[in-house]
Amino acid sequence: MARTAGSHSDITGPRINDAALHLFARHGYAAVSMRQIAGEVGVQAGALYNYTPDKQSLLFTLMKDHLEQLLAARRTAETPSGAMAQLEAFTRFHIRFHLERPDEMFIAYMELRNLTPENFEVIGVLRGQYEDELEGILRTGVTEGVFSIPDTKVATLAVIGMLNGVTTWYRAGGRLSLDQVETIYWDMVRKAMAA
Amino acid sequence: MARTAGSHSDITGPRINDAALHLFARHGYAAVSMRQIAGEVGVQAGALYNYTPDKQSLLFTLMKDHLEQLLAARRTAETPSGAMAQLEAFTRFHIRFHLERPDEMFIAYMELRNLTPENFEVIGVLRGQYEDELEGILRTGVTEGVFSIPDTKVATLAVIGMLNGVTTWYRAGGRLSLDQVETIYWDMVRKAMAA
DNA sequence: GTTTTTTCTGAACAGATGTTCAGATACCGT
DNA sequence: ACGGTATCTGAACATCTGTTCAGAAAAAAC
Repeated sequence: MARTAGSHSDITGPRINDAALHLFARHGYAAVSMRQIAGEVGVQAGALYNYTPDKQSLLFTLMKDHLEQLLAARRTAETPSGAMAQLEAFTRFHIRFHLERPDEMFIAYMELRNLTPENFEVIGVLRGQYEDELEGILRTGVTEGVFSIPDTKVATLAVIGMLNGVTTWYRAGGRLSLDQVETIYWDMVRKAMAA
Repeated sequence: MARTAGSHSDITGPRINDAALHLFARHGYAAVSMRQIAGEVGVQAGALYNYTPDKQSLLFTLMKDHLEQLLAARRTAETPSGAMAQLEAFTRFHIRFHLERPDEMFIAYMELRNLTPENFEVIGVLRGQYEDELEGILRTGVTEGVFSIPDTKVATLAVIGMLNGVTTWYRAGGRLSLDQVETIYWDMVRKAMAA
């Protein structure tokens, strides 16, 4: 046996990424084998190496693509004027973006220690860029006098940590709508930062 | 060769737990082998099985012990009167307790998916007990009129998520003292929940 | 219809994995 | 000094790991 009927790289490629994403998010990078990923796609393990040079690159690409999409989506969003409005936009954007991609987000925040040092460096820079955006908003708000924040670096990580928790409990079609969740979190963020 | 000079279960036992704790926190449960743990202790892999029936029990015991110590420490702490004072006590307690045990905390929140279903159940119950304490405080504060919280369940997870982020950046002897960190976080929590 | 390219299989590789256990040595009570 | 017990070694086990590759079949190009 060899090439299977109907096989196409345009189909198999994305399916491999999807399977890896799903399995990594569910069981963790180290606990998932290449044969498991291949099995989910319906292919032998060797076939994966037509699409990735190794397992590590599979993880790295997933994380890098996600962070680049995150940053790109931020850039296309319009920035309102005033730190308060910017913080609201950031909060709602962050929640919405991540609730639509729970697996990507889970991986981006949980699998950092499974990256090689070089890959970790790259991901760290991208993540830093995103966090810097939030910190910029907070700093602007402090000079504007609308926020009261003793340490903007700590506040940045606190806000992100708080927002990230949402993926641990939110389920689409559950008790709360996406809009309600956004509003609840925005309420807490606003009050926590307010002067 | 066989029993080594100076070997004692009172010494080796804790050393195995310490090594497992440290390695699991640093590299993740699935990425750490029994031989690595044994190597850190200075012993052969087979010797570990005098102290644990298997690798899974090693993880489970670490998590269970940590959560039981957390709950026990909470019980010995005095509870002030009034939801506001209780929330402050909880916040400061949570930060202090976890900053003193960063590895245990890391494991307790990151390795849940590596537990067997039965063990996951047990850990989930313990963790729920702890979170229920916070939610109880929040609910009391709402009826007292000192808190304004649309959804106490969401707020509970938001507060804990925010506080947990502290272990990702805090380093003893760094820019901020433990007391300062406590105060900064308490400020944010207080404002976020305040009526 | 023939050739070229794309896509996959299936077997193989060297090494790592969790776990077991007989036997050897150190320690401890007498 | 001796017997019993506690503690560890070292080898073995079956299985799994990531990865490579020659060859075969399907698809695409001509």
